[in-house]
Amino acid sequence: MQRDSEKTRQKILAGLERLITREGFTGVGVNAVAREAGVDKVLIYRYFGSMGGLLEGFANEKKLCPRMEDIFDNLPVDAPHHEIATRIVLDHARALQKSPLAQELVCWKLTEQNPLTIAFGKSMEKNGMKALAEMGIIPDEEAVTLVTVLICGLQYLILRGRNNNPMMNIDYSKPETREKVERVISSAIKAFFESREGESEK
Amino acid sequence: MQRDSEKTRQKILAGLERLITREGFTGVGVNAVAREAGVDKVLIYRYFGSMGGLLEGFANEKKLCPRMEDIFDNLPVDAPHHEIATRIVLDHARALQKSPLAQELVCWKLTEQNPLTIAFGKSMEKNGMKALAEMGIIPDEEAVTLVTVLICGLQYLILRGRNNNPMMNIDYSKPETREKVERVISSAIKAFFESREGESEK
DNA sequence: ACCTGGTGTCACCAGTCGGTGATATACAGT
DNA sequence: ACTGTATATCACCGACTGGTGACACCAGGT
Repeated sequence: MQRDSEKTRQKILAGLERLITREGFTGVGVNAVAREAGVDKVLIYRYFGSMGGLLEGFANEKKLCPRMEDIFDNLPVDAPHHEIATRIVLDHARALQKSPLAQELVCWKLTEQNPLTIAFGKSMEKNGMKALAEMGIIPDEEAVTLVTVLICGLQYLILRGRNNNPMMNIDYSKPETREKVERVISSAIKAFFESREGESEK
Repeated sequence: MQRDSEKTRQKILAGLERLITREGFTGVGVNAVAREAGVDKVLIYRYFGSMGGLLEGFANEKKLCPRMEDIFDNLPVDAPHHEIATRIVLDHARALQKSPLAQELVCWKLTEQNPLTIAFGKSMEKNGMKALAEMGIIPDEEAVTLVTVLICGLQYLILRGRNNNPMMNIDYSKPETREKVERVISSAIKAFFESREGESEK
C-alpha cells in the first residue's frame, strides 16, 4: 500500500525482467507480470497503457544487451586483423552467455515481432555495427560476413545449450567444449585472413 | 460426417502441419488444431490421447526434416575434404531454407521441449551424424566442430530471415546475399583445411 | 472541514484454453 | 430388420487470458 507511482512502475518492470529470465518469453502476459511484481494488473494498464506499452517501456528503461564497448575497450587496436575479428566473435559469445535475459530476447526475436524484440534487435545491431566499425575491418566486406556467420553460429549454440540441448555433442556451456570451439574459430579466422593476404599479393 | 478413423487421423495431422507452417508454433493447441482440421477436438483426444500424444504422432508419421541422403548422394566421395565439408554446410542450409516446417521446428526446439521437438532434434542429429560419417571427415574432430558452427550460423540467419528480420544486413533469402555468404564460407573452410595440412607437414 | 486528483483494490466481463461425459448417428454382422 | 460397436457431435467444466468499471484510500491545497 505504498503511494509512489514511480516505485510501482519499477516494481512492474523488475517483475517483467524476473519473469522473462525465469520462465522464458512464452510466459509473459499481463496477469503473469502483475502476479510476479506483486501488483494489481490494472496498474499495468494505468502506467503503460497495454502489454505492448509495457514491453516498450521495458525496452526504453532497461539495459537489454551487454554493452560491447565495455568489452572491446581494452582491445589493442594495432593487433592483427584476424586477432581482432576473433576477439569480436568470442567476446560477443561470452557476453551473450553471461546474460540469460539477452539469450531469451534473442530467442524471442526469432519467434515474434513486438516493441521489445524490435528495440532489442536495433540495440544489438547498433552494438555490432559499432564494434565492427571501430575495429577498422569494415572495408573488408567478406570478413564482416564471416564474422557475422560465426557469431550467429555461437549464438545458436548458446541458445541450444540453454535447455541442456546440445547440438552434435557441442555443449557450449561446458568449458572444455567452449575452449575447443574457440580454438577452432580462432584458427579458422586466422586461416581465412591469411589466405586473403596471400591472394592479394599475387 | 465421414466414418473413417484413419482419414480423420490424417485430417488432424494435416491440420497440425498447416497450422504450424502458417501460424507458427506459438499458435498450436488442441482447439486451434481442431478448428484448422475441421474436426471436433474430442477426436484429437480419442485418436491421440492428448496434445502431447498428437505431437508424438505427428513426429512418427510425418517427414519432419529433409532427408539429407537425397542431397548428398550425388556427392563425389573422392573430392577434397574442404569441398565435401562446404557441400555439407551449404546443402544443409538450402534444405532448411526450402522447408518452412523445419524452420519452425528448429525455432520451436530453441523454446520448448515436447515430444515433437525432441523427436525432431533426434532426427536432425541422426541426419547430421550420418552425413559427417559418410563423408569420412569424422576423424578430424576440429573440422567437424567448424562445420557444425557454420551450419548453426546459417540456420540462425535463415530463422532471422523468416520474418524479414535480417541480421547485420545479411538477408539470406536474397540470392545475391546468399551467394556472397556461400562464397565466404567456402573459402573459409578451404583456408582452414589448407592451414591444417600445412601444419601437419611441419 | 471539504474537495480534488493521484493511487491502489476488488469484482467482473467476454473469450479462450485443455479436457470430459452424454448422446446422436452411421455402418457391419447376424 | 435388429443389435452392437465404432465413430462423430454437442454441451459443458474449471482455469486462465486480456481488459475495464466502480470504489476505497490517502495526499495536498483551499
